[in-house]
Amino acid sequence: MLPKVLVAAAVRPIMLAILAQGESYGYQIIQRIHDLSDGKLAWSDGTLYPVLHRLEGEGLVRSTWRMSEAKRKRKYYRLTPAGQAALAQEQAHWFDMHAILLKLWPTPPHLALT
Amino acid sequence: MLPKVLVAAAVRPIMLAILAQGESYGYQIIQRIHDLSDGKLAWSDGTLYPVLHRLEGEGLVRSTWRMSEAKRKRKYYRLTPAGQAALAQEQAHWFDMHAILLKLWPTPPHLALT
DNA sequence: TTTCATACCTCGGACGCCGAGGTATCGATC
DNA sequence: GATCGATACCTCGGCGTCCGAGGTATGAAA
Repeated sequence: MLPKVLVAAAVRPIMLAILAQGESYGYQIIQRIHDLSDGKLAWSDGTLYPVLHRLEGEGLVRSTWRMSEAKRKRKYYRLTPAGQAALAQEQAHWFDMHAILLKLWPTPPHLALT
Repeated sequence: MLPKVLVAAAVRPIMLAILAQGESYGYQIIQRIHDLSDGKLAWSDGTLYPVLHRLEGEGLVRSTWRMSEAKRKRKYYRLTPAGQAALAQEQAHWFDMHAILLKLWPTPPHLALT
């Protein structure tokens, strides 16, 4: 289990990055993250929905209700231009921090996967 | 200014990594971090000391009072074996998350500095 | 009709940074 | 000898955040 603070730091960039690949909805996002991380990240919906609402409040994503083929109500989220910009910034911040950590860590070769 | 959550996520690994390079004390650690990050990280002592105390409470660092040449009281911290292990774990966690993010980000070459 | 998977939501506890505030000493300047 | 800035430590409280627990609703299958 990854530490909470680390998860907290990654929540926004991950969500924005997923939505940057195309619109999606809550339940699907949770599964995408689970698969993508080989189970290392298993977010509950109680984690996800507040984040989505916050992002929407900031104007970084926009949502629309639609129906699935199975006649289920789904709220689809997609990135706004502001969200695109925010993603780029989150990325830059992450790489900044990563660079700082690499300076401090005499990286063992087996961990040096870019 | 880097986001608070990202800073929060990096606080422990950075502190442990700095102390892994040799013992140090609060004020010096703040300056080391400032220099190391080219000013991107400017922690106040109100941030630092509680973290140090927590690490000590967990047995990851040990402290001893000593005098500087200028006759000032300083509390020197150094890593315990448990702290070494904790650092390795923090490192592993960070790289786990980094790998997940890289999967999501079609990395622009200019950001791909390992 | 019960169960399971899908699909959304909210609340409250717990945790952790960090600004603001406090104490104390040294060296230099006025 | 008084004031100032740098050094050096500390604590408290507000704020933001995850996330477990709780709630509602529908479709399909057993």
